[in-house]
Amino acid sequence: MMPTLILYEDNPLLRDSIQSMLVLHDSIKLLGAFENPLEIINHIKEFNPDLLLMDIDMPGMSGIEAVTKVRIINKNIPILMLTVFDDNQHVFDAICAGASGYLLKKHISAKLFSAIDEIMEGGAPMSPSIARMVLQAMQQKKINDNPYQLTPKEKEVLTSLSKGNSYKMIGVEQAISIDTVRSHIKKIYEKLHVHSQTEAVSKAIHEKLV
Amino acid sequence: MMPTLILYEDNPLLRDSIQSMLVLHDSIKLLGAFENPLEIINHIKEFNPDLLLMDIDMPGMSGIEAVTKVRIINKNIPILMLTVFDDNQHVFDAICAGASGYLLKKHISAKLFSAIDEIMEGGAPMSPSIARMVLQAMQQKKINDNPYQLTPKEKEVLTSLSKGNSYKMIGVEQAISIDTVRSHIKKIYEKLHVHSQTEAVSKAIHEKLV
DNA sequence: CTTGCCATCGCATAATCATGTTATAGGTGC
DNA sequence: GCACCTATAACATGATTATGCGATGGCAAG
Repeated sequence: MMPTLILYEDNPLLRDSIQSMLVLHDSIKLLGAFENPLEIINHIKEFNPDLLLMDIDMPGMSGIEAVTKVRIINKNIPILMLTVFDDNQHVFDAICAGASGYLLKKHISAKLFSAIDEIMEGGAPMSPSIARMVLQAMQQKKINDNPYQLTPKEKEVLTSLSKGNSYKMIGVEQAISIDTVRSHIKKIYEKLHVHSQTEAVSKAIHEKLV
Repeated sequence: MMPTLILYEDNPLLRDSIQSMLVLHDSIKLLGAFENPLEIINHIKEFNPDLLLMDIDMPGMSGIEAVTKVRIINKNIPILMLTVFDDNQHVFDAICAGASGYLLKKHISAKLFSAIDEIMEGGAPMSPSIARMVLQAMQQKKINDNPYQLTPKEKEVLTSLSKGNSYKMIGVEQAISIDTVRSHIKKIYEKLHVHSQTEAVSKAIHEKLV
């Protein structure tokens, strides 16, 4: 089945250029091309596209804001960023917002269709320099840092638990009631997908969460 | 109070020499000097000495065997080995058997009395080269290897526990009843000086017991 | 053949934990 | 202000654990 898509790009020349590429390609169906994503939620509801192509620097609403908005209502639709920005801030803002791929504009002519194929197969196409940035960041921290999204308090409780402390001891140590300790540990179990102290401690130590 | 002691040494010249040193020293009382330790158990019962001086190479029974025999009936009486052997095997056999100190014969004239003082104060006098051997071995393995003397089964159970398994799961995994799992874990707690799963797991992982 | 250690199993009780449900107060973001 | 998240707290129930006591069979050392 032909994937359907919508393009958001404010520069008329580039928008027309991409539009031309897409309509000439008979395995892809372009549902629309807009100069800003202000109406993106309505577009999605109206056209039900398989994929979004998104510039970052657009008047009215940035592509990153647009991604954030889309992700509130739809966590799955692939969004491929098409942009000139290759700096850390833009790349990570986009990825954190929920972008599925990140193609620099200088690579569009050569890689756009393979990127679309890749993204439709569940991949995450990135320009080489972007991929490298992402890997480096992973190796450092950010994502790797707190893979289970534990809150600071939860991390604190888990650390104490991993030292061998009982609920009671943790409560005394952190000056909170034993029931509160329970609450935190309950949430920790949910986030770590475990069901006992030993599982949690084992996972925490081996994955260096503490 | 004057410490009392018994000497075992087969070489008559050396035995007389040591005997002379001891009787001339007025803060020590020599209860007897024998050429072999065959009657050592009776000697201990009869004389009730505070300390034993023990050669290794003696006819009839080696000093190491003698130490083993003594330790069966008395785990506390200090035994100082006096020997020419400074090889790994003899040293460790003697220590494993339960020797309290290890003095090479070439150091006897210079160190015997200070060694006796030290051993009576609960120390472990050793000739310098022996001390070094012992430290090196410690750093390698032997004692460091299984510092808590866990049996193979206990280690197995602890490993499973450290992976996050419950008693029930461990029982199934190792095809033993949950009560047996309890028994093993109880002993593990005693040996590790802990009182909960998390403490045990924490200790096990951090000290690389599993 | 006796003693001691290891592995096995059972039972009983009290303590602790796992889990669900509910609720309040402070902070953030829109 | 209204959602949403975080930290706090309480209560209840069933499950699991901690601990003590006791017992059997195998096996190795003395």
